[in-house]
Amino acid sequence: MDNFNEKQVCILQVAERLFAEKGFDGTSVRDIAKAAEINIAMVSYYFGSKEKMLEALVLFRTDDLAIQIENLSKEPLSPLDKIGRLVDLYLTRINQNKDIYKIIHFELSSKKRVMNFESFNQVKKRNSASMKQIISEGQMRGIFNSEVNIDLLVPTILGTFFHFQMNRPYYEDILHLTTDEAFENYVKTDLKKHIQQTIKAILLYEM
Amino acid sequence: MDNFNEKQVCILQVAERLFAEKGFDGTSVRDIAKAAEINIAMVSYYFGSKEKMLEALVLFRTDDLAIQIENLSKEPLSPLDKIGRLVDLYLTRINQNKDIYKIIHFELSSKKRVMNFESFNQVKKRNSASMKQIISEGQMRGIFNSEVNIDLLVPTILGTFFHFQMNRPYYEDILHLTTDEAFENYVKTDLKKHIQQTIKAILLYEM
Amino acid sequence: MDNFNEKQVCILQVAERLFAEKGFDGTSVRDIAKAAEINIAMVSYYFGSKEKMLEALVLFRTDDLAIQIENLSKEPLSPLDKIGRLVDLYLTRINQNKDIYKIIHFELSSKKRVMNFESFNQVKKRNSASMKQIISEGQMRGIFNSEVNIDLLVPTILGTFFHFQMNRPYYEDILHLTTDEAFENYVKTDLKKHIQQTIKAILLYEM
Amino acid sequence: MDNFNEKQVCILQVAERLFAEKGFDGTSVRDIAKAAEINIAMVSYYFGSKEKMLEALVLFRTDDLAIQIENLSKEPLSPLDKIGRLVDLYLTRINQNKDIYKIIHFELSSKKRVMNFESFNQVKKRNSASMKQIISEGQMRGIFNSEVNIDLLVPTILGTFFHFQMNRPYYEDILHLTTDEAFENYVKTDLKKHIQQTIKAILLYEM
DNA sequence: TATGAATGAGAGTTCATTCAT
DNA sequence: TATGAATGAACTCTCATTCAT
Repeated sequence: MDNFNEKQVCILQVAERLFAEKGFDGTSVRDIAKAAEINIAMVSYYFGSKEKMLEALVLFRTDDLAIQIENLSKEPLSPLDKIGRLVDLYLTRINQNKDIYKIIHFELSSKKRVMNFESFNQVKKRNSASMKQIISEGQMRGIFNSEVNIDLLVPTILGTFFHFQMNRPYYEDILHLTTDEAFENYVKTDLKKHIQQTIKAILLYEM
Repeated sequence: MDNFNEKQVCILQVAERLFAEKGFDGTSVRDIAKAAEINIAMVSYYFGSKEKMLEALVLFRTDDLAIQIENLSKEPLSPLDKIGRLVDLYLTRINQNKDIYKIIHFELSSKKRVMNFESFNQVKKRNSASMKQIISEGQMRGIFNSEVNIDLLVPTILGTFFHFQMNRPYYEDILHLTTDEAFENYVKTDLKKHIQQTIKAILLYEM
Repeated sequence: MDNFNEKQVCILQVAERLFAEKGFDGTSVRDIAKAAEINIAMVSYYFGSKEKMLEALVLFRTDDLAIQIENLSKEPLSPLDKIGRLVDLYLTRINQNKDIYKIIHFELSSKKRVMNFESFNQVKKRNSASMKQIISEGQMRGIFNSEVNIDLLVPTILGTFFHFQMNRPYYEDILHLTTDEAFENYVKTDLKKHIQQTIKAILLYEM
Repeated sequence: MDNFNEKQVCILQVAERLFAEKGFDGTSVRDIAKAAEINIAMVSYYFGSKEKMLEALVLFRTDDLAIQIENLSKEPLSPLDKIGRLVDLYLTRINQNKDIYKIIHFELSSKKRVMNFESFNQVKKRNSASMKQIISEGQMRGIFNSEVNIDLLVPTILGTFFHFQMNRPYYEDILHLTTDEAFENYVKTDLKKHIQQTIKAILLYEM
């Protein structure tokens, strides 16, 4: 989005991977410099400091996190199908951005650094509004349960996905997903289907 | 629980809080020593090293994470009510142990350190088995949907809860939960109710 | 010699071995306590401090370093044979006390600690006097070269021996002494013979 | 000699002196930094670690330890005079390199660290071969005793010298060498003469 | 007499950052 | 614009020693 040149983008990408793998505090500037094949001084030179690089990274990635529902709204689909498509969009988006999500989630709940997540919150609010719009439509048309706590649907979608990812070794074990491909495939089929059905069940089932 | 004396327990509790707040790598032994009002050397003295203290902490807390459903199984409740109670148990348990869960989740998905989470996995498997048992009962009696992916129910419960906790500042904002008490109250009522209804909807709604 | 009880002697023996192997500064009180199977506090308890234990060790061993020539002087041997026997005595003595010699030699030339080596010097002077006595006898009887620098004979004997010991790995290599036994045997035969002949050659050869 | 810059050489020289004075384990990186007027971090920065600095030091100095006898061999001197010159060369060389010799001798016989002394051994072998060459010449011409254990001549030369140095306080005392100059002078005249005569006596005296 | 618990000091090393070039 | 050199601060851990029992 911003004014990052090619080299800066390269550094950010390397930093993103390492921060996701080892945490911000567990990753040294030397690690990043080595992995990105740059001089150690470049991080301070380009971003001011290690922390400012983290902030730059968050800004750099935040835009990627927004889901695009403009077209979805206009499509001639039933609210139920729209929800299915929306969950699909959500999962595709966060699956592509696992790393930055992991980093942000850590920082959000960390008392170590005070960071500005305004832009991130804006994206969340926008995404949430998109969801609310579709659900409202379904509720008005009497299709969706009207007593649903809409604010908690996003935590349900994202939480289920991330919890599965966080405990990857455990689920690889009990689900016999021995290869990266098998795991990724399970996420894109079974896990996605489960989350879609969960959301639909919440919206459709009358308590 | 194990063979930890009073002072060791105190250190572990302080370490747990700080690790949850600032991460393992973001917390120095000095931080812990200061907060626990002990000499810096005590950490190495009692646990061998900072990392071994982390391992001790995980072992120390792991047993707390098991849910007790023995009594629940015997109670004269419908499968549906049992599930409601089970989710309640789950949430109570993880709400009490948020810190260690956060620590473990970070370490599980970290390439920084190689830790042994066998005992943690055992607990997860035991908890999972408890849940399967109750659901199977409901399925056999024709109450519960038989096409549910049972393995993904726990991620749904825990994931929703943790995602809400992780994004606490965001939800405090949009839900106008201005005090700790208000937030905690929302978790224990609205969030719990949402998760319980989600699980019930999954189990009961026929796709 | 002194008032060391059984346990103290045991500690000193263990310390002697470790100090010889790894140096005083390279050996921790914990190392000694572990090897001697005693409590860490015992070293300070028995000897006051680590350094005082070293001093105690030097005193404890010093007497062992004196060679006994009283009987030798009285025996009806030629001065040459007496010298041969004397070198034999010397080498036997220092071979038995390699460890303490190594320790003392390090401390003597060290600026780290200021130690009192008076008792050690006394022994050296006594040993040196014994040697001078025998050589004087030989010189007076016109058998030994009168221009020998007697003070440098002891450095020749001990120096050759210790240099060989110091460079043990090198000599094991070039002399093909593959076992401890082979090495020890070489010392007791070839090296001893060489040193004896060296001293004799010095005393007998007229420049 | 190698690829050490000016500052690295300075650090190595300071370290050499301190290691010789107080031993490797008795010298802290802080001591070296202070004496060399550098930042503490420089040792790790330049050499990787304290131990690697020691290895660098050994390599840095090893070449200095080789004696040059190429010219000596060609000179029109008698084998006896050549031996005298050779001992002179040896003593001059080791007198200049007392410190590194002391350090190496300690490490050679230490079980604390495992170091690679291959380059040092190579130099020793080369020096030893030089000596053997000259002696062989004398033996073939019937001048030198043919029953000499040539391998033990170097220990005799170096051992005598080092033992004298090691026990410096003792010899200062009994030889009344009250100043550094007097001691140094004694080494360069009396001690050297003694060692030269010792080697000559060994080679010339027929048992 | 003997010991486990505990401590302050200092060890070697790595950290993010700065500076001269 | 970019970098290698260099630094002070902070890191974890071990040290010899002390103290209450």
